[in-house]
Amino acid sequence: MAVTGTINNDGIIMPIPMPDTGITRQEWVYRQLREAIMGGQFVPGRSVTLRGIAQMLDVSLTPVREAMRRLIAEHALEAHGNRRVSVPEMSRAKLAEICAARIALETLAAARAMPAIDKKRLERLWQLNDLIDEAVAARDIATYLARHREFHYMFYSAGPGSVIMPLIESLWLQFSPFMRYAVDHIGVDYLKDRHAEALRAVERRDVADLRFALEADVREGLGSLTEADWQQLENGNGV
Amino acid sequence: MAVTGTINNDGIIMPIPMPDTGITRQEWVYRQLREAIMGGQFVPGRSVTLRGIAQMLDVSLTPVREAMRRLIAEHALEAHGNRRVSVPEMSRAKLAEICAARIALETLAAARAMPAIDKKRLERLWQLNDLIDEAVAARDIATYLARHREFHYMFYSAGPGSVIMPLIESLWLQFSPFMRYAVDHIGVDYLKDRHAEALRAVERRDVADLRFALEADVREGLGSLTEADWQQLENGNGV
DNA sequence: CTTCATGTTTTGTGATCACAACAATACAAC
DNA sequence: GTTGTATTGTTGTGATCACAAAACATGAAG
Repeated sequence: MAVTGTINNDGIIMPIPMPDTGITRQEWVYRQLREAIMGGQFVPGRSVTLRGIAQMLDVSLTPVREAMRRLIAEHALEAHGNRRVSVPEMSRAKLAEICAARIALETLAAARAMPAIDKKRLERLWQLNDLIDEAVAARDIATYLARHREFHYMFYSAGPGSVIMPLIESLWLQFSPFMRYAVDHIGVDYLKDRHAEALRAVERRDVADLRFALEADVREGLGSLTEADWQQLENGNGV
Repeated sequence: MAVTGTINNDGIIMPIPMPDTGITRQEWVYRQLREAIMGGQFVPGRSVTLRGIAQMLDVSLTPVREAMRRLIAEHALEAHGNRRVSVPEMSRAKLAEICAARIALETLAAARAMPAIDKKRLERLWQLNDLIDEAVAARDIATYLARHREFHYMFYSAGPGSVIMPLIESLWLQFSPFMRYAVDHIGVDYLKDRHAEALRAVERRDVADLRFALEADVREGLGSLTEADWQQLENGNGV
Protein backbone atom coordinates (compact mmCIF):
# COMPACT_ATOMS: atom_id res chain seq x y z
CA MET A 1 0.00 0.00 0.00
CA ALA A 2 0.86 3.65 0.13
CA VAL A 3 2.17 3.54 -3.37
CA THR A 4 0.93 5.73 -6.11
CA GLY A 5 -2.63 5.77 -7.32
CA THR A 6 -3.84 2.43 -6.05
CA ILE A 7 -6.83 1.19 -4.17
CA ASN A 8 -5.87 -0.14 -0.80
CA ASN A 9 -7.49 -2.93 1.15
CA ASP A 10 -10.05 -0.62 2.65
CA GLY A 11 -11.27 0.29 -0.80
CA ILE A 12 -10.02 3.82 -0.44
CA ILE A 13 -8.14 5.43 -3.26
CA MET A 14 -4.92 7.08 -2.25
CA PRO A 15 -3.87 8.82 -5.42
CA ILE A 16 -1.11 11.26 -4.64
CA PRO A 17 2.32 9.72 -5.00
CA MET A 18 4.54 10.25 -2.02
CA PRO A 19 5.88 12.63 0.53
CA ASP A 20 8.96 14.35 -0.73
CA THR A 21 10.58 17.55 0.38
CA GLY A 22 9.41 20.92 1.55
CA ILE A 23 6.43 19.49 3.34
CA THR A 24 6.14 17.69 6.63
CA ARG A 25 4.74 14.22 6.81
CA GLN A 26 2.01 15.45 9.08
CA GLU A 27 0.97 17.99 6.48
CA TRP A 28 1.01 15.36 3.77
CA VAL A 29 -1.09 12.95 5.77
CA TYR A 30 -3.50 15.75 6.54
CA ARG A 31 -3.94 16.62 2.87
CA GLN A 32 -4.35 13.00 1.87
CA LEU A 33 -7.08 12.43 4.42
CA ARG A 34 -8.73 15.72 3.66
CA GLU A 35 -8.90 14.99 -0.04
CA ALA A 36 -10.23 11.53 0.64
CA ILE A 37 -12.94 12.93 2.87
CA MET A 38 -13.85 15.74 0.47
CA GLY A 39 -13.98 13.24 -2.35
CA GLY A 40 -16.45 11.17 -0.39
CA GLN A 41 -14.18 8.19 -0.05
CA PHE A 42 -14.92 7.87 3.64
CA VAL A 43 -18.39 6.59 4.27
CA PRO A 44 -20.22 8.09 7.25
CA GLY A 45 -19.92 5.96 10.36
CA ARG A 46 -16.67 4.37 9.28
CA SER A 47 -14.22 4.16 12.12
CA VAL A 48 -10.77 5.56 11.55
CA THR A 49 -7.82 4.23 13.49
CA LEU A 50 -4.34 5.63 13.89
CA ARG A 51 -2.57 2.44 12.98
CA GLY A 52 -4.87 1.84 10.06
CA ILE A 53 -4.08 5.19 8.50
CA ALA A 54 -0.41 4.95 9.40
CA GLN A 55 -0.14 1.61 7.70
CA MET A 56 -2.17 2.78 4.74
CA LEU A 57 0.13 5.75 4.11
CA ASP A 58 3.27 4.01 5.34
CA VAL A 59 4.17 6.49 8.04
CA SER A 60 4.50 6.22 11.77
CA LEU A 61 1.78 7.06 14.24
CA THR A 62 3.10 10.50 15.08
CA PRO A 63 2.18 12.44 11.94
CA VAL A 64 -1.13 10.60 11.74
CA ARG A 65 -2.03 11.63 15.25
CA GLU A 66 -1.51 15.27 14.51
CA ALA A 67 -3.27 15.16 11.16
CA MET A 68 -6.27 13.50 12.74
CA ARG A 69 -6.35 16.06 15.52
CA ARG A 70 -6.57 18.77 12.92
CA LEU A 71 -9.39 17.03 11.11
CA ILE A 72 -11.23 16.47 14.36
CA ALA A 73 -10.88 20.14 15.19
CA GLU A 74 -12.41 20.96 11.79
CA HIS A 75 -15.21 18.47 12.47
CA ALA A 76 -14.21 16.44 9.46
CA LEU A 77 -13.79 13.54 11.86
CA GLU A 78 -15.54 12.89 15.12
CA ALA A 79 -13.92 11.82 18.39
CA HIS A 80 -16.14 9.76 20.64
CA GLY A 81 -15.87 9.50 24.39
CA ASN A 82 -14.36 6.05 24.04
CA ARG A 83 -11.38 7.64 22.34
CA ARG A 84 -12.52 6.16 19.08
CA VAL A 85 -12.57 8.28 15.95
CA SER A 86 -14.99 7.92 13.08
CA VAL A 87 -16.44 9.70 10.09
CA PRO A 88 -19.47 11.59 11.45
CA GLU A 89 -22.92 10.40 10.52
CA MET A 90 -25.53 12.79 9.22
CA SER A 91 -28.95 13.57 10.63
CA ARG A 92 -31.84 15.65 9.40
CA ALA A 93 -31.25 18.34 12.01
CA LYS A 94 -27.53 18.47 11.40
CA LEU A 95 -27.96 18.79 7.66
CA ALA A 96 -30.46 21.59 8.14
CA GLU A 97 -28.01 23.39 10.37
CA ILE A 98 -25.18 22.94 7.90
CA CYS A 99 -27.37 24.33 5.11
CA ALA A 100 -28.31 27.35 7.18
CA ALA A 101 -24.69 28.03 8.01
CA ARG A 102 -23.64 27.52 4.40
CA ILE A 103 -26.20 30.04 3.22
CA ALA A 104 -25.11 32.59 5.79
CA LEU A 105 -21.41 32.23 5.07
CA GLU A 106 -21.37 31.52 1.36
CA THR A 107 -23.66 34.37 0.41
CA LEU A 108 -21.41 36.61 2.48
CA ALA A 109 -18.27 35.24 0.85
CA ALA A 110 -19.79 35.59 -2.61
CA ALA A 111 -20.86 39.16 -2.01
CA ARG A 112 -17.37 40.02 -0.84
CA ALA A 113 -15.79 38.21 -3.76
CA MET A 114 -17.97 39.61 -6.53
CA PRO A 115 -16.01 42.80 -7.19
CA ALA A 116 -12.86 40.70 -7.65
CA ILE A 117 -14.34 38.31 -10.20
CA ASP A 118 -12.82 39.45 -13.45
CA LYS A 119 -13.49 38.33 -17.00
CA LYS A 120 -10.92 35.58 -16.89
CA ARG A 121 -12.22 34.02 -13.73
CA LEU A 122 -15.75 34.32 -14.99
CA GLU A 123 -14.82 32.34 -18.09
CA ARG A 124 -13.30 29.63 -15.96
CA LEU A 125 -16.45 29.53 -13.87
CA TRP A 126 -18.63 29.10 -16.95
CA GLN A 127 -16.30 26.36 -18.08
CA LEU A 128 -16.60 24.60 -14.75
CA ASN A 129 -20.35 24.95 -14.98
CA ASP A 130 -20.27 23.05 -18.27
CA LEU A 131 -17.99 20.40 -16.86
CA ILE A 132 -20.40 19.88 -14.00
CA ASP A 133 -23.30 19.38 -16.38
CA GLU A 134 -21.26 16.91 -18.40
CA ALA A 135 -20.33 14.97 -15.29
CA VAL A 136 -23.96 14.74 -14.26
CA ALA A 137 -24.97 13.61 -17.72
CA ALA A 138 -22.25 10.98 -17.67
CA ARG A 139 -23.20 9.84 -14.17
CA ASP A 140 -19.61 10.47 -13.13
CA ILE A 141 -20.03 11.18 -9.47
CA ALA A 142 -16.37 11.58 -8.59
CA THR A 143 -15.66 14.32 -11.09
CA TYR A 144 -19.04 15.90 -10.38
CA LEU A 145 -18.07 16.31 -6.73
CA ALA A 146 -14.62 17.58 -7.62
CA ARG A 147 -15.87 20.16 -10.13
CA HIS A 148 -18.69 21.21 -7.89
CA ARG A 149 -16.25 21.94 -5.14
CA GLU A 150 -13.89 23.67 -7.51
CA PHE A 151 -16.69 25.89 -8.75
CA HIS A 152 -17.65 27.15 -5.32
CA TYR A 153 -14.05 27.45 -4.21
CA MET A 154 -13.08 29.43 -7.31
CA PHE A 155 -16.04 31.66 -6.62
CA TYR A 156 -15.38 32.58 -3.02
CA SER A 157 -11.61 32.56 -3.16
CA ALA A 158 -11.67 35.48 -5.56
CA GLY A 159 -12.38 37.74 -2.66
CA PRO A 160 -9.92 38.89 -0.04
CA GLY A 161 -9.50 37.45 3.38
CA SER A 162 -8.50 34.33 5.20
CA VAL A 163 -11.17 34.12 7.85
CA ILE A 164 -14.42 33.15 6.16
CA MET A 165 -13.07 30.60 3.71
CA PRO A 166 -11.80 28.17 6.36
CA LEU A 167 -15.19 28.23 8.02
CA ILE A 168 -16.83 27.33 4.74
CA GLU A 169 -14.35 24.56 4.16
CA SER A 170 -15.10 23.12 7.56
CA LEU A 171 -18.75 22.89 6.54
CA TRP A 172 -17.87 21.20 3.26
CA LEU A 173 -15.75 18.69 5.12
CA GLN A 174 -18.73 17.92 7.27
CA PHE A 175 -21.25 17.21 4.57
CA SER A 176 -18.99 15.74 1.88
CA PRO A 177 -19.03 12.14 3.11
CA PHE A 178 -22.78 12.24 3.40
CA MET A 179 -23.24 13.91 0.05
CA ARG A 180 -21.28 11.24 -1.72
CA TYR A 181 -23.25 8.60 0.12
CA ALA A 182 -26.56 10.23 -0.75
CA VAL A 183 -25.70 10.72 -4.42
CA ASP A 184 -24.54 7.13 -4.60
CA HIS A 185 -27.81 5.86 -3.19
CA ILE A 186 -30.38 8.24 -4.56
CA GLY A 187 -28.87 9.13 -7.89
CA VAL A 188 -27.68 12.22 -9.65
CA ASP A 189 -30.93 13.04 -11.39
CA TYR A 190 -32.20 15.35 -8.70
CA LEU A 191 -29.02 17.41 -8.84
CA LYS A 192 -30.19 20.80 -10.02
CA ASP A 193 -27.91 23.71 -9.35
CA ARG A 194 -28.24 27.46 -9.70
CA HIS A 195 -24.73 28.06 -10.89
CA ALA A 196 -25.70 29.64 -14.20
CA GLU A 197 -28.09 31.98 -12.45
CA ALA A 198 -25.34 32.98 -10.04
CA LEU A 199 -22.92 33.68 -12.86
CA ARG A 200 -25.43 35.80 -14.71
CA ALA A 201 -25.94 37.78 -11.55
CA VAL A 202 -22.19 38.35 -11.39
CA GLU A 203 -22.21 39.58 -14.96
CA ARG A 204 -24.91 42.05 -14.05
CA ARG A 205 -23.02 42.89 -10.84
CA ASP A 206 -26.22 42.32 -8.95
CA VAL A 207 -25.38 41.35 -5.37
CA ALA A 208 -28.93 40.69 -4.29
CA ASP A 209 -29.60 38.30 -7.15
CA LEU A 210 -26.28 36.61 -6.53
CA ARG A 211 -27.13 35.99 -2.91
CA PHE A 212 -30.54 34.72 -3.91
CA ALA A 213 -29.11 32.32 -6.46
CA LEU A 214 -26.60 30.89 -4.05
CA GLU A 215 -29.15 30.51 -1.31
CA ALA A 216 -31.39 28.64 -3.70
CA ASP A 217 -28.45 26.56 -4.84
CA VAL A 218 -27.85 25.31 -1.34
CA ARG A 219 -31.50 24.96 -0.44
CA GLU A 220 -32.43 23.05 -3.57
CA GLY A 221 -29.23 21.06 -3.55
CA LEU A 222 -28.16 19.71 -0.21
CA GLY A 223 -31.29 20.87 1.54
CA SER A 224 -33.75 19.24 -0.81
CA LEU A 225 -33.82 15.71 0.53
CA THR A 226 -37.34 14.48 1.11
CA GLU A 227 -38.50 12.30 3.95
CA ALA A 228 -38.66 9.42 1.52
CA ASP A 229 -35.04 10.00 0.57
CA TRP A 230 -33.99 9.88 4.20
CA GLN A 231 -35.80 6.66 4.85
CA GLN A 232 -34.23 5.13 1.80
CA LEU A 233 -30.80 6.18 3.03
CA GLU A 234 -31.44 4.86 6.51
CA ASN A 235 -32.55 1.49 5.17
CA GLY A 236 -29.28 1.36 3.32
CA ASN A 237 -30.96 0.59 0.04
CA GLY A 238 -28.49 1.01 -2.74
CA VAL A 239 -28.66 3.04 -5.92
CA MET B 1 5.15 26.54 37.63
CA ALA B 2 2.21 24.42 36.86
CA VAL B 3 0.83 24.72 40.31
CA THR B 4 -2.55 26.08 41.14
CA GLY B 5 -3.57 29.61 40.36
CA THR B 6 -0.23 31.26 40.00
CA ILE B 7 1.41 33.56 37.53
CA ASN B 8 4.29 31.88 35.79
CA ASN B 9 7.44 33.44 34.50
CA ASP B 10 5.82 34.39 31.22
CA GLY B 11 3.30 36.46 33.07
CA ILE B 12 0.51 34.14 32.10
CA ILE B 13 -1.99 33.01 34.65
CA MET B 14 -2.60 29.29 34.69
CA PRO B 15 -5.48 28.99 37.07
CA ILE B 16 -6.89 25.51 36.88
CA PRO B 17 -5.24 23.14 39.31
CA MET B 18 -4.09 19.95 37.71
CA PRO B 19 -4.92 17.12 35.42
CA ASP B 20 -6.62 14.35 37.28
CA THR B 21 -8.78 11.56 35.98
CA GLY B 22 -11.36 11.16 33.29
CA ILE B 23 -9.62 13.56 30.97
CA THR B 24 -6.55 13.16 28.83
CA ARG B 25 -3.56 15.37 29.27
CA GLN B 26 -3.92 16.59 25.73
CA GLU B 27 -7.49 17.66 26.43
CA TRP B 28 -6.42 19.41 29.60
CA VAL B 29 -3.61 21.26 27.89
CA TYR B 30 -6.01 22.26 25.14
CA ARG B 31 -8.49 23.72 27.59
CA GLN B 32 -5.83 25.56 29.52
CA LEU B 33 -4.47 27.20 26.41
CA ARG B 34 -7.93 27.92 25.08
CA GLU B 35 -8.99 29.64 28.26
CA ALA B 36 -5.78 31.63 28.34
CA ILE B 37 -6.33 32.77 24.77
CA MET B 38 -10.00 33.59 25.28
CA GLY B 39 -9.10 35.47 28.43
CA GLY B 40 -6.69 37.55 26.44
CA GLN B 41 -3.62 36.38 28.28
CA PHE B 42 -1.74 35.79 25.06
CA VAL B 43 -0.72 39.00 23.43
CA PRO B 44 -0.89 39.07 19.60
CA GLY B 45 2.44 38.32 17.99
CA ARG B 46 3.73 36.37 20.94
CA SER B 47 5.50 33.22 19.86
CA VAL B 48 4.40 29.96 21.42
CA THR B 49 6.81 27.06 21.70
CA LEU B 50 6.18 23.43 22.46
CA ARG B 51 8.77 23.17 25.17
CA GLY B 52 7.69 26.44 26.68
CA ILE B 53 4.11 25.30 27.10
CA ALA B 54 5.16 21.80 28.15
CA GLN B 55 7.35 23.19 30.86
CA MET B 56 4.75 25.71 31.89
CA LEU B 57 2.12 23.03 32.39
CA ASP B 58 4.55 20.34 33.48
CA VAL B 59 3.72 17.80 30.81
CA SER B 60 5.73 16.24 28.04
CA LEU B 61 5.78 17.48 24.48
CA THR B 62 3.31 14.96 23.15
CA PRO B 63 0.05 16.32 24.59
CA VAL B 64 1.18 19.87 23.89
CA ARG B 65 1.78 19.08 20.25
CA GLU B 66 -1.71 17.77 19.75
CA ALA B 67 -3.33 20.57 21.71
CA MET B 68 -1.51 23.15 19.65
CA ARG B 69 -2.49 21.41 16.42
CA ARG B 70 -6.10 21.74 17.46
CA LEU B 71 -5.73 25.40 18.24
CA ILE B 72 -3.96 26.02 14.96
CA ALA B 73 -6.77 24.28 13.13
CA GLU B 74 -9.22 26.58 14.88
CA HIS B 75 -7.04 29.57 13.94
CA ALA B 76 -6.53 30.42 17.57
CA LEU B 77 -2.83 30.07 16.86
CA GLU B 78 -0.96 30.62 13.66
CA ALA B 79 1.67 28.33 12.13
CA HIS B 80 4.27 30.08 10.04
CA GLY B 81 6.28 28.57 7.24
CA ASN B 82 9.32 28.41 9.47
CA ARG B 83 7.47 25.92 11.65
CA ARG B 84 7.11 28.56 14.27
CA VAL B 85 3.83 29.11 16.02
CA SER B 86 2.54 32.38 17.36
CA VAL B 87 -0.56 34.21 18.47
CA PRO B 88 -1.96 35.80 15.29
CA GLU B 89 -1.75 39.53 14.88
CA MET B 90 -4.75 41.57 13.87
CA SER B 91 -5.20 43.83 10.87
CA ARG B 92 -7.93 46.18 9.80
CA ALA B 93 -9.02 43.90 6.98
CA LYS B 94 -8.99 40.81 9.15
CA LEU B 95 -11.03 42.44 11.85
CA ALA B 96 -13.59 43.60 9.31
CA GLU B 97 -13.87 40.09 7.98
CA ILE B 98 -14.27 38.63 11.44
CA CYS B 99 -17.01 41.14 12.20
CA ALA B 100 -18.85 40.31 9.00
CA ALA B 101 -18.64 36.60 9.74
CA ARG B 102 -19.71 37.14 13.33
CA ILE B 103 -22.77 39.06 12.22
CA ALA B 104 -23.72 36.39 9.70
CA LEU B 105 -23.30 33.50 12.11
CA GLU B 106 -24.36 35.03 15.39
CA THR B 107 -27.58 36.51 14.09
CA LEU B 108 -28.34 33.10 12.62
CA ALA B 109 -27.53 31.34 15.88
CA ALA B 110 -29.60 33.82 17.86
CA ALA B 111 -32.59 33.43 15.59
CA ARG B 112 -32.39 29.68 15.94
CA ALA B 113 -31.96 29.91 19.69
CA MET B 114 -34.71 32.40 20.43
CA PRO B 115 -37.58 29.92 20.73
CA ALA B 116 -35.57 27.98 23.29
CA ILE B 117 -34.82 30.92 25.54
CA ASP B 118 -37.14 30.41 28.47
CA LYS B 119 -37.86 32.62 31.44
CA LYS B 120 -35.07 31.15 33.51
CA ARG B 121 -32.39 31.64 30.93
CA LEU B 122 -33.65 35.12 30.24
CA GLU B 123 -33.24 36.00 33.89
CA ARG B 124 -29.71 34.73 33.84
CA LEU B 125 -29.02 36.80 30.74
CA TRP B 126 -30.31 39.95 32.38
CA GLN B 127 -28.15 39.15 35.35
CA LEU B 128 -25.10 38.75 33.15
CA ASN B 129 -25.96 42.03 31.49
CA ASP B 130 -25.79 43.72 34.89
CA LEU B 131 -22.53 42.02 35.75
CA ILE B 132 -21.05 43.28 32.51
CA ASP B 133 -22.05 46.84 33.29
CA GLU B 134 -20.55 46.52 36.75
CA ALA B 135 -17.30 45.17 35.36
CA VAL B 136 -17.08 48.09 32.95
CA ALA B 137 -17.79 50.56 35.72
CA ALA B 138 -15.11 48.94 37.87
CA ARG B 139 -12.62 48.89 34.99
CA ASP B 140 -12.25 45.15 35.57
CA ILE B 141 -11.25 43.96 32.13
CA ALA B 142 -10.77 40.31 32.95
CA THR B 143 -14.26 39.75 34.32
CA TYR B 144 -15.71 41.98 31.64
CA LEU B 145 -14.30 39.69 28.96
CA ALA B 146 -15.42 36.57 30.80
CA ARG B 147 -18.98 37.81 31.34
CA HIS B 148 -19.22 39.16 27.85
CA ARG B 149 -18.29 35.79 26.47
CA GLU B 150 -20.64 34.03 28.85
CA PHE B 151 -23.49 36.26 27.77
CA HIS B 152 -23.16 35.50 24.09
CA TYR B 153 -22.49 31.84 24.73
CA MET B 154 -25.51 31.49 26.98
CA PHE B 155 -27.53 33.16 24.26
CA TYR B 156 -26.61 31.00 21.31
CA SER B 157 -26.22 27.74 23.15
CA ALA B 158 -29.90 27.76 24.03
CA GLY B 159 -30.64 26.65 20.52
CA PRO B 160 -30.19 23.18 19.12
CA GLY B 161 -27.30 22.02 17.05
CA SER B 162 -23.58 21.42 17.18
CA VAL B 163 -22.50 22.90 13.87
CA ILE B 164 -22.79 26.66 14.11
CA MET B 165 -21.51 27.15 17.63
CA PRO B 166 -18.00 25.80 16.95
CA LEU B 167 -17.69 28.18 14.02
CA ILE B 168 -18.60 31.09 16.26
CA GLU B 169 -16.13 29.95 18.88
CA SER B 170 -13.39 29.84 16.28
CA LEU B 171 -14.09 33.48 15.52
CA TRP B 172 -14.00 34.41 19.18
CA LEU B 173 -10.69 32.65 19.57
CA GLN B 174 -9.37 34.74 16.72
CA PHE B 175 -10.28 38.15 18.02
CA SER B 176 -9.96 37.58 21.77
CA PRO B 177 -6.22 38.27 22.06
CA PHE B 178 -6.63 41.44 20.05
CA MET B 179 -9.69 42.56 21.96
CA ARG B 180 -7.90 42.27 25.26
CA TYR B 181 -4.97 44.16 23.83
CA ALA B 182 -7.20 46.89 22.43
CA VAL B 183 -9.19 47.31 25.61
CA ASP B 184 -6.00 47.46 27.60
CA HIS B 185 -4.60 50.20 25.42
CA ILE B 186 -7.64 52.23 24.48
CA GLY B 187 -9.76 51.83 27.55
CA VAL B 188 -13.16 50.47 28.41
CA ASP B 189 -15.06 53.68 28.04
CA TYR B 190 -16.02 53.16 24.46
CA LEU B 191 -17.52 49.76 25.25
CA LYS B 192 -21.18 50.17 24.46
CA ASP B 193 -23.18 47.02 23.90
CA ARG B 194 -26.69 46.30 22.68
CA HIS B 195 -27.35 43.45 25.05
CA ALA B 196 -30.35 45.02 26.70
CA GLU B 197 -31.91 45.79 23.36
CA ALA B 198 -31.37 42.18 22.30
CA LEU B 199 -32.98 40.84 25.45
CA ARG B 200 -36.00 43.08 25.05
CA ALA B 201 -36.34 41.77 21.51
CA VAL B 202 -36.34 38.25 22.89
CA GLU B 203 -39.06 39.18 25.36
CA ARG B 204 -41.15 40.47 22.46
CA ARG B 205 -40.21 37.38 20.43
CA ASP B 206 -39.19 39.69 17.63
CA VAL B 207 -36.60 37.97 15.47
CA ALA B 208 -35.93 40.91 13.21
CA ASP B 209 -35.22 43.26 16.09
CA LEU B 210 -33.07 40.63 17.72
CA ARG B 211 -30.95 40.28 14.62
CA PHE B 212 -30.70 44.02 14.31
CA ALA B 213 -29.59 44.42 17.92
CA LEU B 214 -26.91 41.77 17.62
CA GLU B 215 -25.62 43.14 14.37
CA ALA B 216 -25.35 46.57 15.95
CA ASP B 217 -23.69 45.02 18.98
CA VAL B 218 -20.90 43.61 16.85
CA ARG B 219 -20.63 46.60 14.57
CA GLU B 220 -20.48 49.13 17.39
CA GLY B 221 -18.33 46.92 19.56
CA LEU B 222 -15.48 45.18 17.82
CA GLY B 223 -16.08 46.95 14.54
CA SER B 224 -16.01 50.45 15.90
CA LEU B 225 -12.30 51.12 16.06
CA THR B 226 -11.35 54.38 14.42
CA GLU B 227 -8.27 55.03 12.37
CA ALA B 228 -6.85 56.95 15.30
CA ASP B 229 -7.38 53.93 17.53
CA TRP B 230 -5.49 51.73 15.11
CA GLN B 231 -2.56 54.07 14.92
CA GLN B 232 -2.43 54.27 18.66
CA LEU B 233 -2.38 50.49 18.87
CA GLU B 234 0.31 50.19 16.23
CA ASN B 235 2.53 52.65 18.01
CA GLY B 236 2.19 50.50 21.08
CA ASN B 237 1.17 53.43 23.22
CA GLY B 238 -0.22 52.21 26.49
CA VAL B 239 -3.49 53.00 28.22
C1' DC C 1 29.80 50.29 12.45
C1' DT C 2 28.28 46.99 9.09
C1' DT C 3 28.40 42.54 6.85
C1' DC C 4 29.19 37.91 6.33
C1' DA C 5 30.74 33.39 7.90
C1' DT C 6 30.95 30.16 11.68
C1' DG C 7 29.56 27.64 15.63
C1' DT C 8 26.13 27.04 19.25
C1' DT C 9 21.53 26.70 20.99
C1' DT C 10 16.82 26.30 20.48
C1' DT C 11 12.85 24.29 18.30
C1' DG C 12 9.75 21.28 15.61
C1' DT C 13 9.43 16.64 13.61
C1' DG C 14 9.23 11.75 13.45
C1' DA C 15 9.91 7.15 15.33
C1' DT C 16 9.69 3.96 19.00
C1' DC C 17 8.47 2.01 23.34
C1' DA C 18 5.57 1.18 27.43
C1' DC C 19 1.22 1.37 29.21
C1' DA C 20 -3.76 1.71 30.15
C1' DA C 21 -8.33 1.72 28.37
C1' DC C 22 -11.37 -0.41 25.60
C1' DA C 23 -13.48 -3.93 22.51
C1' DA C 24 -13.96 -8.52 21.18
C1' DT C 25 -13.74 -13.21 21.92
C1' DA C 26 -14.03 -17.54 24.25
C1' DC C 27 -15.72 -20.18 27.70
C1' DA C 28 -18.20 -21.67 31.76
C1' DA C 29 -22.53 -21.66 34.49
C1' DC C 30 -27.21 -21.59 34.65
C1' DG D 1 -29.93 -20.49 24.31
C1' DT D 2 -28.64 -16.76 27.51
C1' DT D 3 -25.87 -14.52 30.73
C1' DG D 4 -21.79 -13.41 33.16
C1' DT D 5 -16.78 -13.64 33.54
C1' DA D 6 -11.98 -14.25 32.22
C1' DT D 7 -8.77 -13.74 28.49
C1' DT D 8 -6.88 -11.99 24.44
C1' DG D 9 -6.18 -8.49 21.02
C1' DT D 10 -6.57 -3.87 19.52
C1' DT D 11 -6.31 1.09 20.09
C1' DG D 12 -5.20 5.69 21.89
C1' DT D 13 -2.05 8.06 25.03
C1' DG D 14 2.17 9.81 26.86
C1' DA D 15 7.18 9.92 27.34
C1' DT D 16 11.63 9.72 25.42
C1' DC D 17 15.19 9.78 22.02
C1' DA D 18 17.45 11.13 17.68
C1' DC D 19 17.64 14.25 14.13
C1' DA D 20 17.29 18.31 11.02
C1' DA D 21 16.06 22.90 10.38
C1' DA D 22 15.89 27.36 11.98
C1' DA D 23 17.28 31.13 15.05
C1' DC D 24 20.75 33.16 17.66
C1' DA D 25 25.25 34.57 19.08
C1' DT D 26 30.01 35.16 18.23
C1' DG D 27 33.71 37.00 15.94
C1' DA D 28 36.57 38.21 11.87
C1' DA D 29 36.91 41.04 7.65
C1' DG D 30 35.71 45.02 5.15
